[in-house]
Amino acid sequence: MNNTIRTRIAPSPTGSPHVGTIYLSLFNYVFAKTQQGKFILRIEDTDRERSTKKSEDEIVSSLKWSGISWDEGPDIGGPYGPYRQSERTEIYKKYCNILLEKKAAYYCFCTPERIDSIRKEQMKNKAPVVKYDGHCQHLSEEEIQEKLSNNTPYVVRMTVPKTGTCCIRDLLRGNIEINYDQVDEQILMKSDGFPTYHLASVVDDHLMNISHIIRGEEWIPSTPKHILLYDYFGWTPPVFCHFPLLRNADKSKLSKRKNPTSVSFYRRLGILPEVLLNYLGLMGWAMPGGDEMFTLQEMMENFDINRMSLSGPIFDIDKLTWLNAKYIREKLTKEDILKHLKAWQFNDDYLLSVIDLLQGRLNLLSDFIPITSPMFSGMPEYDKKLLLQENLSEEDLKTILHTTLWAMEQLTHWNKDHLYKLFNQLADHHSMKLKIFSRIFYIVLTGKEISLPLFDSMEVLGSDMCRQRIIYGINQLGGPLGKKKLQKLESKLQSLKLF
RNA sequence: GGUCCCAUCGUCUAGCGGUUUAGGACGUCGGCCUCUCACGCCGAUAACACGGGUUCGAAUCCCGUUGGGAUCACCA
Repeated sequence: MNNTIRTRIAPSPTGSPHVGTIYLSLFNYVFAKTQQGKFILRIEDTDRERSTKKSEDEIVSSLKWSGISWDEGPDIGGPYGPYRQSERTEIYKKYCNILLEKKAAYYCFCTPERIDSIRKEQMKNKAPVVKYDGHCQHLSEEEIQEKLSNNTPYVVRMTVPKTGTCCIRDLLRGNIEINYDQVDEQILMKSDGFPTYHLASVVDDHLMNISHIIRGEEWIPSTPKHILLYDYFGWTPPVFCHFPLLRNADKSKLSKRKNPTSVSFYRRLGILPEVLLNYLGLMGWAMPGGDEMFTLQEMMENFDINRMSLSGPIFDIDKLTWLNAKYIREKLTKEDILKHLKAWQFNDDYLLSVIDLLQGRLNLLSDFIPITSPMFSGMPEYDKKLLLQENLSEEDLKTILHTTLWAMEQLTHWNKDHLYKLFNQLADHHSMKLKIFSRIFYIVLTGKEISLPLFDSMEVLGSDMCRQRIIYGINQLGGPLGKKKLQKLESKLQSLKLF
């Protein structure tokens, strides 16, 4: 056994790369690198319903953009590969069988419907802990074989002791004790043959020789399952270290609904990569001397994980913006800024996609900037009176904006055709003509009543920027609707069959 | 609701038993500078959640209360 420090970031490729991923990458990276260790990227794509290659590519590109590099990963390989869990299914099967043999796990043939009903029943009876009832745990060997040979769908669940406590030794938090009666007999292997997070990450972390798991505190409650698995396998668990969660302004965990969370949004806004890293380095951590502006290098020279504070920091875009401005003013040369601008949106690819939208309506080259300004700006400026024409109340407008925002979340492919279709359905739903309906979005998304073609623009702008401008629009109208109204809206939307 | 985590200005934080009338930064509000705006500079605002201990002494240690958060999926 060697004692090299090895840390990892293990994102799941389901959607836009999250700033929290960069946050934890930063600390995993710095922690490992300041101790001559290695930092590994592993893609956790065992959820084959939601995982996409596109999202994986975006994660890799966002991480690269941020300035964090990794020693081993799906794109560069390494001695412990493959680094994509979907390519390791045979490994998980093998280890799952070991568990099965040891009776540390068992086959479960319960249908999702049954699971659902026992869960509901338990909740109705206000059971202190809602969990699997162990129905399949005591099936006889014959029963199991019979069901297996009948091809009855099954999952594999882990066995959890009925009593006793698990002690998590957390690098920052000391000992955390959790009783086993709180721990569910988690599914390890899904009926589609893919492992769940718990099995896959434990097996991989061990096989990849991960020495320290630095992850969000949301994982604390399921850590006993992981420790139990290490125990069943006879492996020494790595050191656990649970970081605080980045928060929304209302202190809840940073979420898409309440904040821009995607790295691509900040990139698109014009936050410099080194500023994002610097700012994230200020979340829960501070330089010994109190300096607020520092490079990754400087952070590493002064890093001490024990300086980490554990209360969840609110992600404050104002301060991030201030830091960005300070960098531009104090750290960059004119040439640096030019370089950044080019890499940002003044590159051939982006310019071409914009030109594609306005070739027909460009009379003079000098019209370019005024016409395309929304394609380069952050939040558009407009008079909210523009929105209030058409005899719609503020509440009507907010309803429309909220509904659209949520409908957009359901969209699997962000392109003009799908958007066109969606907007038609939405206009219909609100009993409005598309022309009237879309006018609202011309204003909210571009700040103007007359602009480039809407759906084409939205495609070029990207979902993150569009979402954010709509949220901004809602705030221009005095903020979101009340909780109850929102709930009503959401259930109404779910009953609506969009697409 | 059960379990667990956390607790210094509105926000990010310094502080790790006495050097503290609790320091810095963002924000906000004044002022100066100035061809506008910004930058910069100066100033103001504002915090140790509460209650018990421990101690000669507590923001700092312990316990309780309160508050906030996370979690309770064939998602990670």
